Amino acid sequence: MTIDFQPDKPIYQQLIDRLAGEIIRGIRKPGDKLPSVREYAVKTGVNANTIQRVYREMEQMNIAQSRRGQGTFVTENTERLQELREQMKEEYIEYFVQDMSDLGFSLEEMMEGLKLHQKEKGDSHD
Amino acid sequence: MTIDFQPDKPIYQQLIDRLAGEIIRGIRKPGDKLPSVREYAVKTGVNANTIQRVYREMEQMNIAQSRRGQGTFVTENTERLQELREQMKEEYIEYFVQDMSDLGFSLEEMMEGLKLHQKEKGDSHD
Amino acid sequence: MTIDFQPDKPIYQQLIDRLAGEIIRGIRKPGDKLPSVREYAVKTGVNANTIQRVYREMEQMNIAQSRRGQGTFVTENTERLQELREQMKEEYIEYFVQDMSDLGFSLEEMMEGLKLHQKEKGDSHD
Amino acid sequence: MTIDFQPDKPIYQQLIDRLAGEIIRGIRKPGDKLPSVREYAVKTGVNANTIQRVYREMEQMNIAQSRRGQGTFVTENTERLQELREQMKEEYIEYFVQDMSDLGFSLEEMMEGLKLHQKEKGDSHD
DNA sequence: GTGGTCTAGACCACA
DNA sequence: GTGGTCTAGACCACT
Repeated sequence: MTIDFQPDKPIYQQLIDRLAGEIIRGIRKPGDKLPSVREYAVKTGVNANTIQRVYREMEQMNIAQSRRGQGTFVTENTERLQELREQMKEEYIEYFVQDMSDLGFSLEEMMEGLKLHQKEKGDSHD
Repeated sequence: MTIDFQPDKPIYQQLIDRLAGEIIRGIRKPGDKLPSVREYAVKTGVNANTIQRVYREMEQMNIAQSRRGQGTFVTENTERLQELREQMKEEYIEYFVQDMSDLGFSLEEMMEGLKLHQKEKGDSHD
Repeated sequence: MTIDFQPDKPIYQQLIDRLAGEIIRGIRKPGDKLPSVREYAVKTGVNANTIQRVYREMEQMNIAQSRRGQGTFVTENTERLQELREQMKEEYIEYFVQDMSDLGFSLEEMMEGLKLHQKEKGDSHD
Repeated sequence: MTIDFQPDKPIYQQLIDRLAGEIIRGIRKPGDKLPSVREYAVKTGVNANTIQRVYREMEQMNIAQSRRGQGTFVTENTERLQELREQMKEEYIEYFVQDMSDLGFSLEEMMEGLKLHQKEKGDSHD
């Protein structure tokens, strides 16, 4: 298991994104226990302090809850998860449209680009 | 003229994005003189060192050219501009699709989201 | 029966506070037998080890006494209970005043706040 | 300048409380620059990482704002400061009343205790 | 064994 | 010089 697929983005942020994604998509369900700090550190090859920070921030985002001596768990608050998903979606779209508009691309060109991208992706892993 | 519309993104990067966008969209044409470092620093309220860096990096990207004692100018190499535009577009799409897929959104939902976003945006500032 | 009304505060501490309060207020009288570790663990949903610790610390505070094979009992030393009550009161006041002063509240404002709080509380669960 | 007046409470939390108090009481005003991470680390005798965390959390609480390369500043959002003051006051009162009630003290006794405490304090630093 | 805090020190990014 | 990230490793608190 390796990380750093997006250079520049801090490791702890990448890990948050990944875990949050897994939670939002339901791969990790409400109430599930996340790997222990040390375990996940070994698995990812990242220092335990960094993992600690990941869990702390996820707790502050209300998508995980840590209990000393027990472990860290996915929040049971499913509403919050839905809310977060919408929120992140809006944010991604916002930035994408802004960046593409700055380059002078129209909505049609953006959608065309997406379709093309999908197609290539589909062809490439056959 | 304010910056920092995208917190987190470094100021110099935001300025590069903005200028590159203006060049690519033809608002600033090949051969045009860019504002002097000092002038642009005052206009944006940003430290002159930072503007220096913006121009330096734009020169390395081959979209601007500094001539000692004269100033910094938009490259005359229009091919390079086209190439850059495509390159940035691909990159933006790549990240966007990755992020949205991580949240479990399908291509259809992405396109739907874009349309909706455009609509809301269109209504508000037209 | 739930715990964790004051997050952050460790569970064993919350349980000590609660039991000590019950003893001091006379709900549990000198000589009374406290619930067995197992029984109390089930009742509170807390790990038996944690209950063990609660009783151990209460013994060290001289407000409970364990007799092997018989159970844990409220101390018969009523003087100690009075003393403890005064001691805890002083401590609570000390921290409260310090915290409120740090926020710039005067003695008058503290007392006003207390009255107001009581009123709201009183209205809601009467 | 020493810290650790309240054992058990983590150092970073104590520093947040202190700085937040200073901000709320207006000792540090909106827009003021806070000491640099390293400077404050030396002044308090605490590791720079810990100070870093203090500032980060204050940023998350919306009472400070960090700008890379420039420093950390008190938020200009005075509304937020008022809100925080009220919020903390309520919280302190809530816990105080709960703790004192658990010991069987009435509202009158609490207020009496506060007055007495104040008096002793006043007498002691004459 | 699990989370949480803290240190010392390195290195990076920004202004 | 200023904030930010990361590591290695120690030690503590809780279950």
